[in-house]
Amino acid sequence: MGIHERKQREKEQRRKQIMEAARKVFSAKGFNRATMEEIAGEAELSPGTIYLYFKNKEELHTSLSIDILEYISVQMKKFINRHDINAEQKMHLLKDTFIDVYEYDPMVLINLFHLQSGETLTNLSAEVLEELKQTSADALSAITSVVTEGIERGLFVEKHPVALADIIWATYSGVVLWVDSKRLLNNEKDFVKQTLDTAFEIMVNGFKRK
Amino acid sequence: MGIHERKQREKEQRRKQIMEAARKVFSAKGFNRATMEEIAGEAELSPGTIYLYFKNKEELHTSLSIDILEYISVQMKKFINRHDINAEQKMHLLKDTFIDVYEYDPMVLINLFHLQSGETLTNLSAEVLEELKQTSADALSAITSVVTEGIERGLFVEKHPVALADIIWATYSGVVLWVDSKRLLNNEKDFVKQTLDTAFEIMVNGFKRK
DNA sequence: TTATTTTTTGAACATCATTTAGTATCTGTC
DNA sequence: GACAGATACTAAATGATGTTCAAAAAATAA
Repeated sequence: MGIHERKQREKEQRRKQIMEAARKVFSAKGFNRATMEEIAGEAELSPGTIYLYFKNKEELHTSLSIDILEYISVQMKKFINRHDINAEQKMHLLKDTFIDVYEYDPMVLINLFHLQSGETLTNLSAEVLEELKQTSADALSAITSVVTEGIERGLFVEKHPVALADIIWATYSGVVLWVDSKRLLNNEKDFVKQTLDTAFEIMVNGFKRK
Repeated sequence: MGIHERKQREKEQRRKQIMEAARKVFSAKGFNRATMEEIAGEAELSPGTIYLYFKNKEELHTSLSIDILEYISVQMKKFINRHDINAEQKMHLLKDTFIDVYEYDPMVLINLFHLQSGETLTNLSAEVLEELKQTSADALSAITSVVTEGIERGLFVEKHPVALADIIWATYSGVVLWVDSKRLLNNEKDFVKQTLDTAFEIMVNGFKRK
């Protein structure tokens, strides 16, 4: 009964192939200007085939975002439970992770941050929406655990850990989106890394109990 | 020669009327799901007429964003030059302004934060792009002046004021976007106000020289 | 080899954003 | 007050593109 399993594998492979093509096109054109036809062309498939694997354009795009979120979670899990470093140093590693992901594929990350808007969410199937919820919750809980550690050790101020985690994530997305759009608006160089550095410095400083 | 002036006024009025209709529809549906036909209907005009006043859908939307940005600037200018309060108190007023604007029309603000992305900016006419640049720069320079005052009075850390202003704006947009999308994802209540409060508390604390 | 199931296709369809040819309204002139 | 020209608007056509579907192709089972 190996045939069924091979077919499953091939199905998964085709899905990946479509996502890889989509990543290229979305990355080059952004969500609205990317066409399903171009994605299909890039994947060497007909447009109709994509709809056998993804409910619609939004869902295809969301699947890419979920992948990135998962990647971020994996990277964070590598250090959140380490005992040889404190919460402040873990904040530093969080920042490094965020910068790495940004540098790996800026456009897809920017698109992820854009995605989280009401109009998109309503076009997703229940399963993908659930997956997105789960993956976001996962990433957020990793961040929360760092903050919680800082609070419990008496290093950080006693605010609600979830609120602080939200602020970390919001600062990340806000800096990426705003600094990037400023770059586009003024044809200036990319200051995302430097701004994230400063933002984290301020934030960690602000977290510290006095 | 009052006729020419009346016509100018009427033209401006029609423009405003289209924008008000667009505000309603964009606010209810978001950018992608709002149709030009619905906006035209709301304004009691035919779709074609809209194109006599706005180059395209993106430009109509951007005009709303410019209005909000201008409003934010006006509000900020009311207190940035006051001598009876210090930079920390001005940060507090900045936050209040941001919360007011959010509460006045959340969706339009969220759309503003979403739409300053590359794909949109390339669809704008040179004039509107210039206007958007100018208005953003205006709002940012008001924020920058608060930060600069704080640094010069020895209250805030000696970072580049523009970077700090960017971080303030980025935090605002990031918190609004992320907390709102979290609300949609989990059907929870609106925590934007509380989160902005905490974020500003952390930020001001982080800005302070030790 | 044949029947059945699975996978893919590409043309058809539907939904808009946008354009345009034509119509109505207004303005200035005689 | 009628007429010519300019201005403002409309309704229908156009084109782009997301999505669906009937048919073809490929794979599998009998």
